[in-house]
Amino acid sequence: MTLLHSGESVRPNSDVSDQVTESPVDGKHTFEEMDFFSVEVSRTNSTDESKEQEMKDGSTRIESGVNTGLHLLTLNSGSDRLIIEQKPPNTQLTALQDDLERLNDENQKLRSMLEQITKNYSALQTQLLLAMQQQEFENRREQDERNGKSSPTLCAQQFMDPGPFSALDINEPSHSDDETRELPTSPTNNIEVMSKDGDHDMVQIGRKRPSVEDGRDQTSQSWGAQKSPKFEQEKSEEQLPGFPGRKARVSIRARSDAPMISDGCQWRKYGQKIAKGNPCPRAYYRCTMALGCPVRKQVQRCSQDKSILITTYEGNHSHPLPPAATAMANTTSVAATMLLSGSTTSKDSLMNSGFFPPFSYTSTMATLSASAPFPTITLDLTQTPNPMQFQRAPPPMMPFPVPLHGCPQLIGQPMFSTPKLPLMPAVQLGQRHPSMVETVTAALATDPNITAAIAAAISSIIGAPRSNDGSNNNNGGGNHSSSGSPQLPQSCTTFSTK
DNA sequence: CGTGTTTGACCTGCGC
DNA sequence: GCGCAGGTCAAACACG
Repeated sequence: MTLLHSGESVRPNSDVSDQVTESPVDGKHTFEEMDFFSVEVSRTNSTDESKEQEMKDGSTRIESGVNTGLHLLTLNSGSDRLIIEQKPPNTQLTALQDDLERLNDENQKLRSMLEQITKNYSALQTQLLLAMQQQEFENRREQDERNGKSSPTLCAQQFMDPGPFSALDINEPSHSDDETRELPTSPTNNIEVMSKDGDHDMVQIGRKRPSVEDGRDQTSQSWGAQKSPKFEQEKSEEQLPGFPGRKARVSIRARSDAPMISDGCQWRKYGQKIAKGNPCPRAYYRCTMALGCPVRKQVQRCSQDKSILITTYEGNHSHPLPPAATAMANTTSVAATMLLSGSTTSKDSLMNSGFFPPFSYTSTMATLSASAPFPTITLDLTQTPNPMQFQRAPPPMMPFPVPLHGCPQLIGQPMFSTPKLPLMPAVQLGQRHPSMVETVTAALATDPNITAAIAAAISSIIGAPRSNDGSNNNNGGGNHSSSGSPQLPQSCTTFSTK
């Protein structure tokens, strides 16, 4: 906060100003730093009441409107200054002290106002986020009903649901990224393709059946939409404004000795690959909770720390989810939403600027990778964030909290606080109030159970998964599950691949 | 026998 | 155009 600098011009000497910078935030007016003028202070105290009355009047004016700072100049310049100059030295000192006191008071008021505005802004942003998700869910339901499709196959709690942001375009990157310029298919084209397919439901691409031009055998209809990456990219609703033909991904890093984290879903392994730069094989899984569910995930151990399991989710579930999976879905959905709501340019620029160091699980809890083939948000649950970490995080480019649109990075922000707790406040407070908020969020983030429970609770509040409880039964038909919750029945287990 | 896993081959996108 | 790397397929295999 540099507001106090506004008062430096009237400070009688720089030594004093240095001490004044630590002005009380709690409203007390302690001026120990003015010992230099102890005599005058004691004398001024006698007139404090009258002065305070003036200040109160001034503060009333301030609170009645936004103090833009010009008011300060008005007060400090002009007639006041002339009066000061005509007074005797002692009186002049007193006047200066009064000015200083008044400025401090104004600074405190400005601070409180700024904090209040920040809080309001953050609350509004969070509400907007939730409202968009809910609206998207409603839209999907309406479209389902219109198309005569069985709505139970949809679930609002889905992984990475960029739909609302793509549709509403609230954050259409204003940049001229290379990726945008190289855009082979415009969003309009995507819509046309999808309309041609006879399925105008843009948000249900994952359930699409392969079209004729796909040229693929439709006996594998369950994965037909994924058989051709190109096909999928052209029609996926998860395409991002700044990432044509690309999906958002949410990558979760967690310490686990298990081969795969239990996220409540059921997965079937369909491939394994040794990725370059990592001796640990990367396993590819598909969701098997519903026929044709397009959700996939990759599981890979960190090359640097084998105990860290990196799970990357991609796609939207096309079926209801059990509560456990819903919690995870909510979490990843909001994380992806945060990712998608940002400008890729800012991401890149910030990354390149060094503001965000190269990916390092020890430095951040949530990082974004916009330069990757897929925009990916990495949520690191492997560390216990140190509150000091937030203080150390230098915000040279952002002296003020930056709106999410402008800087979507969840710096030091545990993912799980995003959908439930006031999101932006957590991010901002992480830099400005590095105490309780970080402590709480850190505690939450380090316990997936707590975060999942919070996610589930919030999801129930925002009213999405109506059919979750029943969905378990609807989807029933349990079988061997590679990772699913044991209590979960499973309905769609037959695959046409054989 | 049904289902899931393994694994080599294949496809696709991207950089040079 | 070529090579590389990521991603996917599908036959072979394992398991209950």
